[in-house]
Amino acid sequence: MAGAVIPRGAKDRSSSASLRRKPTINDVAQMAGVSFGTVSRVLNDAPDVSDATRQRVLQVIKDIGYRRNRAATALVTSRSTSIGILSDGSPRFGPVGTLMALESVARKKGYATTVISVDQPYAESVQPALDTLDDVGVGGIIVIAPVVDMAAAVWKASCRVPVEMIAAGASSTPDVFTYSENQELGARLATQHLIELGHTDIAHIAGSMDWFDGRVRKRGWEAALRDAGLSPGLCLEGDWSPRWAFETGLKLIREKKIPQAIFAASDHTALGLIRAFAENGVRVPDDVSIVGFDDIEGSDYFLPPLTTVRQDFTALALMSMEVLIGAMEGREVDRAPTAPTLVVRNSAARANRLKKP
Amino acid sequence: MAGAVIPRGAKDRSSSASLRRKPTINDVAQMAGVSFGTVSRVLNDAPDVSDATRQRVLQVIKDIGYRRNRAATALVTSRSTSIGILSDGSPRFGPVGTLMALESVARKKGYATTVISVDQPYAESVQPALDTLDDVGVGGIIVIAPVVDMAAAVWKASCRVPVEMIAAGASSTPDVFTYSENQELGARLATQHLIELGHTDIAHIAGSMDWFDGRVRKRGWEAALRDAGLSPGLCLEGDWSPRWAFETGLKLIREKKIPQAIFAASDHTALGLIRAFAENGVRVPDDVSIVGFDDIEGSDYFLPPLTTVRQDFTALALMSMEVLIGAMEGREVDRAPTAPTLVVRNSAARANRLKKP
DNA sequence: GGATAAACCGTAAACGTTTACGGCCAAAAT
DNA sequence: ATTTTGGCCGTAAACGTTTACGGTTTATCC
Repeated sequence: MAGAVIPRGAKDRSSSASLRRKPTINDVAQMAGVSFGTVSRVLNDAPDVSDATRQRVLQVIKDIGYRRNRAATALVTSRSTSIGILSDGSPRFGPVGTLMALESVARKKGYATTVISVDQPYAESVQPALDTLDDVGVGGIIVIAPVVDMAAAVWKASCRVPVEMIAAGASSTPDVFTYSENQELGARLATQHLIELGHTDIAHIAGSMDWFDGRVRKRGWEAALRDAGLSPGLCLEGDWSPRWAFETGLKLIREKKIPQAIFAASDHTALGLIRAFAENGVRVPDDVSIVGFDDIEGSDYFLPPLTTVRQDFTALALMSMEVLIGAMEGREVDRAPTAPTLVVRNSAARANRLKKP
Repeated sequence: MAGAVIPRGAKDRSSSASLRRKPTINDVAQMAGVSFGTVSRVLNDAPDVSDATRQRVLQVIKDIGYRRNRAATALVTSRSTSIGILSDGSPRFGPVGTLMALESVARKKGYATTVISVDQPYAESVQPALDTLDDVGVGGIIVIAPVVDMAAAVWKASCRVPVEMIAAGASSTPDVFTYSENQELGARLATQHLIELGHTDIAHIAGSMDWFDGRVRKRGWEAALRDAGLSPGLCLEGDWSPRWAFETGLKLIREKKIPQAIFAASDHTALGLIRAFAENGVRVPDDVSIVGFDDIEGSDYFLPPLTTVRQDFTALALMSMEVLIGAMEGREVDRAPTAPTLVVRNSAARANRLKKP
């Protein structure tokens, strides 16, 4: 069954067909009996207009439903009231989460967001994307750069408007300010939790080292172990997918290298691991403790419910928006990175002293 | 540790400080030794310009990195090369999936997308959002309206530019064309699969009836049952969350009303159900068969891997973009709804005749 | 060889704003 | 009574394009 074809135009604002054209500043001026200059002044609430006329103009504006034409404004001021977001196309948890949060806080601050995502190879795709964003009139750009190749392309690119990058653990350059959640801390939290549970043989089933997130989570795991005087355990680097984690779990079982505890780089990784273990009779958390990272929806209903680390995307978005808007207005803003929190559930248990002699 | 404050301006295009201003059509004209009119013609590849000068102009454009000022173009043509997306703020699987897909195909078609999301109460938030999108200069708007209140607000609203809605199973009005994936078919597929497996007692643990998706999936389940001559089984309506599904599962167990098979309205719903069952010794799929809907990432690594229904967001986005762009250009486009597919894994098994006497 | 057409190109006006400047008028100061 | 001040407001120019129109050339035809 095909969708019905209905002839349709744009929805009309005025029920009468008369006033199709959008009202302009001149229409307002005429109806209020002032010049367009005065209208412009009240729009930008500039001084030099008496309260009486101001009220009158405001009233007319409301009556006829006047709205400022942003293209015209942008043309003459070359200022903008929208901000651009450049993202990679990946539908992964972190990037999507920050994207949504970013849109939300931008809206609350009165900015529209136009988003563009780029594909590999980034070296070729990011400069044009930045340009498009510029063309479209954004006042500043936030790029969500989870993978390091993308960040490299951003560093190399040029752009007229301020650019800020969200990239875990990457450092700022004079050109592009970089901001992120303190994921290394998150990884430490996860690992420390395992340590406090009495584990000493703590492996890391890592994410991709092509991602900042992968690198920095691994670094946190290492640091926590080092700080506790423990020798680093097994570390296998993957691609975030449950599938890879599943196969890795199988391999661990086959080679009888199952560690006491595992810090998984993401909840999806943990999921694959858990299935591999469950299907082969190794129990979580009785035989092996696992903690994940992300707190994806449903991770509290895994079998067992997953102990994991939650990032605060809203806070992250808020902070980075503030520094970007600051940069757009020529201010300098100083912000501390936001901190993730550990959420304890049932996938990690106290070490069983009897298990490993 | 606070983020370092680095004084920074916009990244500069020209290494020399001389040419900060963006080049205009006049600059190009001058360097190419033609008038700006000619440059405009080659930009819009209009006729009436010789190949020789065309090449020359093109070369200059490339050399000095000229890019058209969209604000100016929009101002005079009142046409636009960006499209607006209105979404609800919910980070749920369906809306986010279509959002990402929409952005991707828009980009490939040469449109930038500016997205705005709205919160409840929709009656108050959608008209302003539509207006903002209009102000910002979009040529058309696609609204992702999973919940019916939002769709109602859209129907009530007015807008100068064409509006298209993605809402499962809702029908078009003269003003707003509505398009969607055929989710009812998806639900039928899921239910039929259970029927073919020999089940006759098939319940539906539904989503929210405030959502089109919830309604239409339920309708598909009913229809499949009816077509097979089976009496409708138990139907419990929830809110998509694993938590609610978990508690519902517990209740089923407590009241000893566990059905032979369950069509769960979403994978997250299935997840909650599975945990409730697993923790109480009822085995999936041995004791109860479950099929989900969505094919979220990781559902192939649930315990057991979930049989579910996958939507084709990319096809959906492609189709709906084509009808929107058609409407923007005054054409009428006819499109068939896209069809979801069943993906069979291990959570539904053949009915066990011996179990229920 | 002149007229006509075709091909190419320049010019002016317009799009809806903002901004700098200047003018008018009442009130205050001289 | 004249000048000064300051509050309020109008005007013109500019932002970077597109589009309609008109003007040159050059080629084509009789």
